[in-house]
Amino acid sequence: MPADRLIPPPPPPSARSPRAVEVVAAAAQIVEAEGTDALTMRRLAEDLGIRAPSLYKHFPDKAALEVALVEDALLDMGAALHEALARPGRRQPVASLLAAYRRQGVQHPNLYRLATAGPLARAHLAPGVEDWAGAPFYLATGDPHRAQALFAFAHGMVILEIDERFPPASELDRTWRAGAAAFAR
Amino acid sequence: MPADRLIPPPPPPSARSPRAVEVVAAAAQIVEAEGTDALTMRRLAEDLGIRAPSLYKHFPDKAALEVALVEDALLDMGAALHEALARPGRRQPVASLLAAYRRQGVQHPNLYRLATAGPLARAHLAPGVEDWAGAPFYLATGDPHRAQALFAFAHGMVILEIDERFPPASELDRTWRAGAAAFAR
DNA sequence: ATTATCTATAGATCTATAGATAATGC
DNA sequence: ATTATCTATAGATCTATAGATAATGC
Repeated sequence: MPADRLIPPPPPPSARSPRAVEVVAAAAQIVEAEGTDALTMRRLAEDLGIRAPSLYKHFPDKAALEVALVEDALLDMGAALHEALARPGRRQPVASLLAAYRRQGVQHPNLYRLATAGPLARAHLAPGVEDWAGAPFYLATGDPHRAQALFAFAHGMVILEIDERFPPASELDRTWRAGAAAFAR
Repeated sequence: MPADRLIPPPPPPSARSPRAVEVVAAAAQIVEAEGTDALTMRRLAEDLGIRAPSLYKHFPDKAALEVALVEDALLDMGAALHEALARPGRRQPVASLLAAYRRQGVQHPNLYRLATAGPLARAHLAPGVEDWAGAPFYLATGDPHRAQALFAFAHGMVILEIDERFPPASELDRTWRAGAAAFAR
């Protein structure tokens, strides 16, 4: 996510028909509640009270729908991170950022996974979203490479936590703090 | 991967019939060459010159076959990491460990992804494999929480690199160094 | 007029089981 | 005798297109 350039661009727009917005909302709900595999065109249509073929009037194909979900997830994450850094507090920037990242990711595990796992359909993503969402890492560290490294740590933690990859007895709060300490100073 | 306990257990055994070994080898080849989706029972059988139903004499189901692939990938990673720390060199342990982790992951991206993405079928995995493979992180840091944090960083970097999630212009060598510096001290 | 929806259906896979037959190991 | 393989097939989905019909917006 963190870009190499120093300019965090402004938040991007969004152009979807009202019905398309409803479709994406229903899709997000399915993914969040039951995981990516549960998202089929049939199931989505059913939840909306229509038949599957009707969906193709709003999105050219399933991939386009998924891109919309990824875009929204990135925007939500970006908003949470920017807000965390903007909020005045006695806490260190890196610690605030990590706390916000963890909270956002863990609160929406399935959407987080969808948005971050596997190759990103950059070509179809609204331009600037990625850079904007990643900018807080640069703001918190002041260096592009430390920013990317911190992002990798944050992502690694969240995805491993979500996937329950850490041994059951782990004390993840302490692990997050250990990482924050390493990157802080 | 890094366990909370301090005892890195010894490398575990492995019991597979000769034919099962061949099956797993062919499966690994498919995954490595074409990705997880390419691994179907039919395709695997075809590569082995047999029919799909015959595979069920060697593995009860596809999931069991995938567990075998995950197990092997974890063992390979563990071996690479232990070796990196054992090799005497002028380099810092954390740097050596990270270099080995990156190399192993990037060299086998599809198997790495299969082994680390999504929930782990711990119940069916040979006991001790996970702890053993993660032990080097503890050895390099001397602290369980720093070990987990370092592992999260390493995993985040590899998976993001493999999935081409970093902006194209990134200088990942420098990012790895920034992370190593943060955790080294 | 235009847009949203419907029915019907093509077309493509997959995993896994049942039961028969060939090959191999004592 | 036992193990590996085969054929045949059940059973379950999915995405997406074509063409007709109903609903909505000027």
